[in-house]
Order: sequence, then structure tokens, then C-alpha cells
Amino acid sequence: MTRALGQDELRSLDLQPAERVTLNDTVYADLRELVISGRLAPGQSLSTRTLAATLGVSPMPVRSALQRLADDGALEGRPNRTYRIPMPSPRAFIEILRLRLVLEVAAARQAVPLLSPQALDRLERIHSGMYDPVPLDLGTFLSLNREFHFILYTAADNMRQLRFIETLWLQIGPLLRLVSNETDGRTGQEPHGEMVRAARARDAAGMAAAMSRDIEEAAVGILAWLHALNNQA
Amino acid sequence: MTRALGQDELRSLDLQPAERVTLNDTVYADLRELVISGRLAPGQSLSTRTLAATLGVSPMPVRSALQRLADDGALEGRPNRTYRIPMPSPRAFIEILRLRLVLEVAAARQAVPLLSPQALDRLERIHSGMYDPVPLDLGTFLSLNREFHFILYTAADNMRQLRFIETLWLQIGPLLRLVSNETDGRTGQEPHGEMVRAARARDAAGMAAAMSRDIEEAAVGILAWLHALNNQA
DNA sequence: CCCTTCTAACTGTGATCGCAGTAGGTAGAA
DNA sequence: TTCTACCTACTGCGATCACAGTTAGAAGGG
Repeated sequence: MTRALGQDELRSLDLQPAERVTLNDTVYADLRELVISGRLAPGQSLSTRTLAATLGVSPMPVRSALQRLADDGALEGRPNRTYRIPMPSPRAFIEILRLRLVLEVAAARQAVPLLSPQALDRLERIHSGMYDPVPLDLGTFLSLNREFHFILYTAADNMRQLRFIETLWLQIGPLLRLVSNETDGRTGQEPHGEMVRAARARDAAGMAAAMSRDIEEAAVGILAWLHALNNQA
Repeated sequence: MTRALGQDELRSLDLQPAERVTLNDTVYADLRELVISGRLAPGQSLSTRTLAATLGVSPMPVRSALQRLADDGALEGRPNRTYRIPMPSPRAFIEILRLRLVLEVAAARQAVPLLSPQALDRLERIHSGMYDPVPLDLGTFLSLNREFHFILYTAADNMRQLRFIETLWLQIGPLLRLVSNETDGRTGQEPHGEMVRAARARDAAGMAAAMSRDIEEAAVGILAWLHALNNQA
């Protein structure tokens, strides 16, 4: 038997500093992923107890997680009633749209000089994957689209900015899936191609312009759909 | 005795739609105000039970509120240890600074065409109040500064944007008070004056430039202070 | 057959309790 | 006097319980 390893030696092995993971955070992260991926449709209601039973934990951490999600605007909680995924009003959607144009365009611009060669390759691979002649499952299409965008936002290397953007996607995730499902609108081919080009050319202005166009083009369809929904109701 | 008022009649009196106010939200709002106003210094620790006893409620809603505040980045929670007000690293401060330049400048620009005459007057009154020859208590100075900025951000009429900006101020509030206290630096006179002028002239570009300058000028001093702190430690 | 009314189940919120882990203060030894 | 080791008080987290309000569905009357 040799002596036990010292703390510094253990830390040098890249071991996490323990970082006690709480149930609360786990549930929160899971639900966040569930919402942002759009697997929950607007109007879908979530009950604390039911969720807790499903996840096999007590209602307590679930309650906390739901409250935090409601804070983010990803859920709406009516008094003494179930939480549910909100259907954004056209006005709310425009608020989000304007914020996306500000934050995501800024992030994309900042990312340009920081993108690693691997990130560039990954961007290009995703792009060709998304718009391949072979038809793609809507779920994986949206998933790829999300990965494409967040490669850029992550490269911008501003944790808080990334979190803000995620919060915005959290609010349009369910909508995105729903609308794409009903209108089969898969926009973004040209803007994405332009982004790939701008990224390789380290052309920050081009990147910003393309990102802006991508966001706006997708928004037009959704906004029309939302207005139609509001008029018929 | 006349008949009781109907629901519609009551609602027409501008009564709140009941909107059951939870202890959780009350505590959260109170703490948020406490942090953003800078009355809590970085390093200050907050214990759930102590706070609960002080506020006369059970620890439960306090815990919830603290978790939400930690989510916002206004508090940091070490594992199994007290929550406390974080001292931002220079890197973190720069992240916040860049976000402020993006969001607050955009908000100020959007606000220009929307400012009411009352808001314009209020802006001017605050401005002259802040930089009056008579020396002003630091607390009220900062409070006025905050009100000045948020008149603009509120006028931009984007709830989500406003909330993002508040989240940023939540993270620099304690720092602002602390640094101002130690360096007695009260910047912003010229930029604020320029903002008032731009607002009256409905000059969006001028507003954006002045806001940008205001944020940057204040940041320079704080950043120097932070670097000094990091070197001595 | 349809509409109204009432009840029973379910909702989130808040309080209280038990647990595992941390930290600071105190007592003992060198 | 100084350093070390222990120990008590306190920390947040999770579970369970009690409560008031809501709602959907069933039962009864028209």
C-alpha cells in the first residue's frame, strides 16, 4: 500500500471540486431541456405532484424547478392552478424577436474571430446535414438548427449572454416545433450558408447580417401563424 | 342597502384581478430591491433561517427566493453553505459590461420616440437634482441615477428586455455602491446631460452614443478598482 | 335530452421536521 | 504561548403534512 493521494494531486487529475449536485438543479436542467427542445406543446400543463411521481422524487425539488422556469417565462403559473406552457401573444413574440435580434446578432458577431477550426467544421457539417436532399425528421432538423446557432453563441464566450439567449429560446421552443409541424416551413438555408461562409472568412459584418436575416425570415412565418390563431379565436 | 356590485363593475374600477400574491414573490421582490440598491455589500452572507426569522415567515419561501436570486446571478451559493453576495471577477464584470452596452443602448434608442412629456420632464429634474452644487448623499445619488436610467429602459416598452437589464443591475448593484463609497467617483454628468438633450430632440443616435459613453465611463473606474483588488489579494 | 348544481379530487403554497455536511470556537497538549 | 484536534451550533436540502382555492365531472331536476 502506498500513501493516499494529496488534495492537490487529486485536483490535478481534473476531478470536479465535488460540486454537490442538488435534485433541484437536476430537475430544473431536465425540464429546461424538455421545454427548449419543444417536446412540450403550448397549453400543455404540468403538475408538481405528477411530475415528481414520474421522476421518482419528492414534490419539493420539482416545485422549485417549476418556479424557476416560470421566472424565466418558460412557464406560466395561474394562481392555485397547474403550471403550463404559454402560447405567446403576437406582442410577446415581437418582444422576444427584437431581443433576439439584439442579443443573437451581437453574439454571432463576437463569435466570428473566436471560432476554432473544429467549430468551423462542425458548423459546415451541420449545415449540409440540415439541408440534405434526403428528407429529415422535424425533431432532428430543429435540433440541428439549435446546435448550429448555439455553436456561435457559445463561442462568443460570455456566459451571461448565453444564458439570456437560452432564456429566449426557452420561450419560443415550444412554438417553433408547433408551427413548423403545421406549416412545414423550414427556412434558413441561404442565411445559414452565408453564415458558414462569413465564419470561414472571418467576416463579422457578413455574419451579423446573415444572422439577422435568418432570425427575421423564420419569424415572419411564425408571426403570421400567430396572428391567424388570434383572429380565429 | 343596494345590491352588491357585479364582477364586471368591480373590474371596471381598475381593481387588480386578485392576483394572489404569494409570500415567495414578496420575499423575492424585497430581496431583489435590497440587492439592486446595493445595501448589501459583496461578501455579505445571507442565511435562510435568519432571514426568515427577521421577516417573520417560515424558511420555505425565503429559500425559494434565495434560489431564484442565485439563478439570476445576484447571489452565489456554495455547497451546503450560506448564500452570499458575490464579488465579481474582472472577467465577470467585463461580461456584464458588454451586455449592458448591447441591451441598455438598444433600450435607450428604442425609448427615444416613445418618451412622454412627463417622462422628459422627470428626466430633466432628476438630472439637475443629481448634479446640483449641494452635495448629495451617496445613497440618494445612486438611487436617482438608477431612476434616470430605468425611465428610459421602461419607456422602451419591452418587458423582457427590462427584466434582463434589471438582472444585470442586480449583479453590479452591490459593487457600484461599494466602489463609489471608496473612490467617491460620481461620473455621468456630461453623458446624462447629453441624454436629456437627445431625448428632447428625439435624437436616437445621440441618445445611443451618450448612453454608451455613460456606461463606459463609469465602468473604467470600477474595473481599475477591481483589478487593484485582485492584485493585492 | 339538456342544463344546473354540488361534491370530491387535485392544484400550488407554506410550515415543520430530519439529515448530512461545514465551520468556527474551545479546550487540551506540546 | 502556540498549535492542533475535537465538538457544537448552524447551514441548505429534501420529505411530509396541513390548508385554501379551483375545477371537472357526476348527479339530480327541468
